[in-house]
Amino acid sequence: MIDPKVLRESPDVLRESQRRRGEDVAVIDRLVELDRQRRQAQHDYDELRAEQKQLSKQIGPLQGAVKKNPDDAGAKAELDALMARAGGLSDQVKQADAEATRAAQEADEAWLLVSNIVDMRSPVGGEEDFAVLEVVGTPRDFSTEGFAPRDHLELGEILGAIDVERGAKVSGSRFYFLTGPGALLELALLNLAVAQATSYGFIPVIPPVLVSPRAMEGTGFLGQAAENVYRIESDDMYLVGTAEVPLAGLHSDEILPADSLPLRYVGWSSCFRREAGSYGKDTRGIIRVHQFDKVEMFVFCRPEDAESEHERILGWEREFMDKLEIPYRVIDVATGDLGSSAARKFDIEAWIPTQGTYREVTSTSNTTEFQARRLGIRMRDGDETRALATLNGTLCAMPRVIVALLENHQRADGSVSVPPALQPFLGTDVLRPS
RNA sequence: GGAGGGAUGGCCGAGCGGCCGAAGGCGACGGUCUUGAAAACCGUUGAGGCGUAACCCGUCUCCGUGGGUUCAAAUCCCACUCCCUCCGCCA
Repeated sequence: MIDPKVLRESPDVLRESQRRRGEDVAVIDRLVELDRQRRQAQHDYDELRAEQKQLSKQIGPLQGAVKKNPDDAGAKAELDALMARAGGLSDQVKQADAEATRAAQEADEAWLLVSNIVDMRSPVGGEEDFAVLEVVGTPRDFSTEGFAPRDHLELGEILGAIDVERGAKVSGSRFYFLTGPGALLELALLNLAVAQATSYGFIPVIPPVLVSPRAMEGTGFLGQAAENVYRIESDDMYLVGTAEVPLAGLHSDEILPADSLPLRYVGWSSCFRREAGSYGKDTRGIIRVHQFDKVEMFVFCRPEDAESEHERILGWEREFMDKLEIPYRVIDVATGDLGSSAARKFDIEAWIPTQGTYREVTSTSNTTEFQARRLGIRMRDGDETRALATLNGTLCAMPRVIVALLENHQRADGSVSVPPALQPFLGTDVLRPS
């Protein structure tokens, strides 16, 4: 949700944002009208209600007087007159209340359709229109090393680390088992990631992954992204696609002291994604799966600090990739690919040798005040209470990092060398075929 | 799943249907006193909408959520949600 003041004072900002996203612009005009209606209806109700309260206040004492002195015909007549007026007013109040409620509901529903205002620096366009900000590291040239690289699935099978066949047997396509060294690799990555995050003051969290509609909607995942969300219909719950959802909800309906910010959490959770509409894409291996584990950073901070915090989060993501010694590039995601809650988004894409291209491994979004407003998270700054900003960023998405790690560090004999930073957590400097 | 109890402001906790946005206490903040602190005393202390913007002021809404009764609901009635205790089942 966006500050309603923006709608009233400069609706063109919203129109331009929607246009850049390639989303419905007309919804803004509708919203202007609904907003006006809501305020009008509320105002009408307030006036009627004030009148009613005033009348009611007179009735009480008068009733007492009549009771004490039943012969006072004057007081009795006055009381009857008041009751008659109040009775008529009561119906009007009820009607105005219903109208105000209806108008508010309609306006709220329309608001949910509006995505966050895009950062004007985000490149305009669709998925392919990203801007490359930086390229780090040099992909290995396997031809000069004299062998053709195996893909991650082949390596995973040789090492006894990945089993997609049995994953499919048990759960269907896009499911997998991490076994032996694969399972240990995930645990080592987890510990490396959490060690890094806690060293920077992040509070480690293991959150629920099954959440209420409120948390899902508040983080913006029930809009266009809804088709990729697993819903547990029998209980009206959702399986989260990222720890961002429960971490954002952690402080919902709370007012945080400004001096406690920035508040940084690092969550470890399973993530569930339906991957609807991706049939035929990334069908081999574990690049695109329905369930995986991820270490996610999440920050609550002052709106004026959000931009610098976004850079900081990107820095921590890069640091992690640097430790794993994987070549990557950083991209500035285009407006059409931001998702409803992000104003700006940076992805890190790792080099995947067998695909000869860079693939997304992390993503960090500045969601400004959008999620906070929807979830009722504010901060107390001096004597004012106002919205705060939230940001999120991937520290380590297990399957894709494992893919990048295996492919980039493989040797001719099918073994995989372990980058020094990870060795203490894995307890070995090389993974060998079993 | 069965039985019972509960939900009020940052926290604890009172609240005959009208004078209740709500006593009292704690905490926090400001002040007096003090060399400084503590204590004591005095004062302030929820959120949101609207009234064109700020301040003041005014007004409305909010006592778990939704509905109902009533001229009038924190208070009465109904449903739901959540929490606690006991029993059963269970990782």
